[in-house]
Amino acid sequence: MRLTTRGRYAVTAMLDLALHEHGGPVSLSEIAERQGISQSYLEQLFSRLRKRGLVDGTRGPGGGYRLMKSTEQISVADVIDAVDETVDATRCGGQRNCQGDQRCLTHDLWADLSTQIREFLGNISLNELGGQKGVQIIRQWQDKRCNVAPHTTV
Amino acid sequence: MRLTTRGRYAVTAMLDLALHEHGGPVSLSEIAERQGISQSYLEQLFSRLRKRGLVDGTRGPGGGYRLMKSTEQISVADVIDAVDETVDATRCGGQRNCQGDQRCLTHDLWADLSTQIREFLGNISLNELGGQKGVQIIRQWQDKRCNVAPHTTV
DNA sequence: TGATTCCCGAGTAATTCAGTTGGTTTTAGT
DNA sequence: ACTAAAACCAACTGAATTACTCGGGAATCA
Repeated sequence: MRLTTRGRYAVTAMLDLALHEHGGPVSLSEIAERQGISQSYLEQLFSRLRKRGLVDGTRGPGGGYRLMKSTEQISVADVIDAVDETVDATRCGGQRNCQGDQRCLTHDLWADLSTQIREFLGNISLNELGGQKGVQIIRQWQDKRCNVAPHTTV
Repeated sequence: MRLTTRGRYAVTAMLDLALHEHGGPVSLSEIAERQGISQSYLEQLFSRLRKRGLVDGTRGPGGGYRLMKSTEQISVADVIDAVDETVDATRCGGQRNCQGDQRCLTHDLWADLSTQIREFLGNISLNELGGQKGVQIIRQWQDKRCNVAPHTTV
């Protein structure tokens, strides 16, 4: 498992979606507006999220994305895995410095650590993430700002 | 906090160092040999580890690196932080989509998550990491192989 | 003196990041 | 039927990062 800025974008966008899907699907333009992320970049991220079955998109006016599971059932690890698709974590692939079929130090080591991190992030759901202290206030503030001047390009 | 392959290299190298420093300092050529990492790349990593006070280098024949703290006192987070130096985690810096002095959703959100990940990795010491089940056997195997044919370039 | 090691800086091919551009469907509202 | 809104898709791009290499010092020991 890798932790990159792309993963952050995805988690942020998914949380935004979770917080706003009460009134039907949420369009990417809304999320892009609220979170300050490029819409086309969001499209790429949501393409992967869709392929993983985390979201579902409906086309046409009034369309957008919906979560395919409840916020309790989607973990941070799910989202990060979807967009970051782990690269062959061990890099040695049984070759190079570890000969035979015995695996090298790096392999077991990082595999273990990676498992622990995944378990950790797997236990944080979008619901829990959205339920933090200060987030609600900020959400309301963002909603307000978005309603007042929806097409203001900052 | 980011999790990249560079962090893995550093953690692996530090663990290798921890497992072999019983007989004086460990040279980078040994670590490079055992772990299959470029020596020059290790030099760059250890330069950062040294600046963070995690290791100390002694020059000349028989020289190498030593840990400046005990393996119990060095966490995985310490090592990763040393080589990956966190880039301004929030990316918004109080500007762009969050105006005024109020911070954006991303900011609090990822700051919280990042803190939790850091706490998690901060609680895993090199000692614990090296004490895992299968690692010792592999270590012995690698030692043996290294003694038998130390200069074999695979 | 010479070998061994750390130390340092510059360069580099490949890859990834975070987009942009330019479309094509699909659907809703008129 | 027409238009606009939205998802969808693929290709391209500048900038940054990665994982090195290369070429040298500088300290230390035999």
